[in-house]
Amino acid sequence: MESLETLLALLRQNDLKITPQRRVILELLIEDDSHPTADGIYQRVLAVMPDVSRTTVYNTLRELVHLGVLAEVQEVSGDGLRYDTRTGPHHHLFCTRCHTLIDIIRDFEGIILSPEETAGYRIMKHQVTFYGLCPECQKREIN
Amino acid sequence: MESLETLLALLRQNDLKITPQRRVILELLIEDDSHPTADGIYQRVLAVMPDVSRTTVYNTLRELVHLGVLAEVQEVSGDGLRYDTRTGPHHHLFCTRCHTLIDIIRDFEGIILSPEETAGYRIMKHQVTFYGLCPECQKREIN
DNA sequence: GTCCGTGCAAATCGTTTGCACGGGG
DNA sequence: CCCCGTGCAAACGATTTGCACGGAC
Repeated sequence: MESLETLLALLRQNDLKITPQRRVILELLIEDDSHPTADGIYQRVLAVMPDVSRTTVYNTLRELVHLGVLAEVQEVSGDGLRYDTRTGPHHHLFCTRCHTLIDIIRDFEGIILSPEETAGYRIMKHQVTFYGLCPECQKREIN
Repeated sequence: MESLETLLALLRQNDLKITPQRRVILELLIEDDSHPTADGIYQRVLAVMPDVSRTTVYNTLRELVHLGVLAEVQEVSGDGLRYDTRTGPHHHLFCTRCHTLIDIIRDFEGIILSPEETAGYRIMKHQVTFYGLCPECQKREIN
């Protein structure tokens, strides 16, 4: 994710006020590539700023998505909204047991649909998700 | 999806009772490749059998997943659980505007991670999701 | 001084759970 | 006749909404 200064500048450019809450949220996100959930981010903001409200965190996250510096993770459900600080095209590797999600930065060749296959859709992007077990969960697997 | 007879036999094999509710749910699913949500299926069962309870539909769907004749769609969130009558490996094409989801049955070559990229994960499967606009939503797009 | 952003509370949405009755085997 | 499956109602977790006060600009 970009630097704090870049992000703050972006807020100013878009007439968004720079509040202490937003500053904390941005600082936490900058170092976070764990694809946290909205509520997970809220919990971590809480630790630094015990009086924040959930609403503020949720609002800010939605605004950051609008600004294009955060992306919603679409491919895995079940834990609530997850956010991705990497907004460019990339792929994901997901542990089906502990729900850890890591980035795969490679570009795969040949993932292109023929005109018949697209069924008239205008394709904007594609994403590959690999499902598996992370090393820790493999150890825990005894069944 | 399999035929009704096959599915009923499968229920019997697993000591699951064949109730009128389950029969209706199966009949609806057999002809459905629209990746419906749990609640959408419930609504359609309601139309045929106005006294079904949501609980029954949700329970049955979960059991069908256990039996392996239904799969949960993982790649798109936001509408609640969606189910897929196609349980084998395949890919998806998703309209980001109206959330229609259609199947891509092709196998793509070369979607394999190097040992370094897998980060120790044991990969079980992968799935490609294409995001775009369906023909209808392209027409509606004026912005 | 103006609004935008915040925090609280309540509402909402989809899903799950507890429990007692009734029908399928 | 036993017990699984059902239906109801309540619980639940994550997210959204309405609203009034307070602080960023």
